[in-house]
Amino acid sequence: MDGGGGQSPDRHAAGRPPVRSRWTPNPEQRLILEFIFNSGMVNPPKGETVRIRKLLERFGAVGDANIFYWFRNRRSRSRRRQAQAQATAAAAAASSGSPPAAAAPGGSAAALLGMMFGGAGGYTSPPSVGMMMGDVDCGGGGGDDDLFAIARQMGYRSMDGGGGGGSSSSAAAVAGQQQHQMYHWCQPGEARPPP
Amino acid sequence: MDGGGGQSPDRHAAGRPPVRSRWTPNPEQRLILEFIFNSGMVNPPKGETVRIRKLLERFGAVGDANIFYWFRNRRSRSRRRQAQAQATAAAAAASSGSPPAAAAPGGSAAALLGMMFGGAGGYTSPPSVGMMMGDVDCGGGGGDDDLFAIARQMGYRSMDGGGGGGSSSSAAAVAGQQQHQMYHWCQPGEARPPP
DNA sequence: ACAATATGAATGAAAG
DNA sequence: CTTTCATTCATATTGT
Repeated sequence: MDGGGGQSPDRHAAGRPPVRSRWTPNPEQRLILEFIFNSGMVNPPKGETVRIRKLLERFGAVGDANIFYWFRNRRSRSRRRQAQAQATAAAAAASSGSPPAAAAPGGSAAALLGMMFGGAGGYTSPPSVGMMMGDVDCGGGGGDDDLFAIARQMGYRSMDGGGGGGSSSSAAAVAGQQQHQMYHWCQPGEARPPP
Repeated sequence: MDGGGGQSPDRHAAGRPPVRSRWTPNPEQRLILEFIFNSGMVNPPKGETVRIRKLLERFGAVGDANIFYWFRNRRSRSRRRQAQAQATAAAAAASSGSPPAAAAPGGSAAALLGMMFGGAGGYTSPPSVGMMMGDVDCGGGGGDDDLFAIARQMGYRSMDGGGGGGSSSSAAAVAGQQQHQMYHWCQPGEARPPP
């Protein structure tokens, strides 16, 4: 992918500018988005959307619309995927209801983000994203960031399809893998955060 | 709910049954709808809705509900876009003052429609659509139409401006293009700003 | 290269 | 009217 931050989709450059490609989040942006989503904020209100956008903007060009679309697609997809997965191993059952307990293994960027947003708990409205900016990035438009650099190389691979609602998940099993198309962390169910 | 229509978008049509769950307006229908909307009738009353439906019906199956939904979505999205555009417009300096000026190249179907509806003016209650029907469709549901055939091949590109009031309107332009996905964007946020 | 898939974006339909 | 869901389309990316 363009890596730069979704701003230069130009593959050949030169003569194909008419079609502005679509936005493609880079690892850092994905990580943040994924985390927010997993934190329970599956449908951020307008205000938050802007905040999130500002945050992601530091890692590459992105618009509020992109954020909006991302969450919307994410939710829809999550739901669909889960419904389908459920049908597979329906009969037997049971087994363990393995509780969620989604926590990061060691000390990964994900863990850090988790802390910031409220860990596994779930979406504490007031501070939310704002604090993150002040803490991590607000420093300025400078360039380098901090932990996020880690994300730049992490290819998190997850098998969400797994047990539908039941698979717990070690969030980031950071590995040196190439950055595949990953996605899915594992979204237990649909948590409807209070509006 | 009605889901009234179900006409085939003819994407890869062939031996595929028209199992269309949701209505998709074809170019002709879109053109008409766009024009009506741009003419100022952003919220046609019940009576007009039926008339419009009858008109569009000649170009493909469509239900009253579809018309209703279309206008409703259109209104909502138009507004959204404007609000967003306003928010976006701030930093950039307005150096070039010739944004619009998008008119059809030669003589387009839009122009014709414009004439029928009363030009670029805006929604004259009494005659409005009615006259169009009498003119174009009254003939019966028979076979081909007249000028509308032109629209069948045009891939218009519209840019709604004021969403109602008295925006100028050349609803359509260009032609010969394949049916991409055009239209404007949607909810909040902004689109991909050019790098 | 081409095929397969993932995923961002557009829009019809419905719910609140 | 505003917001949300579901479906569909187009494009970016990865694999063979």
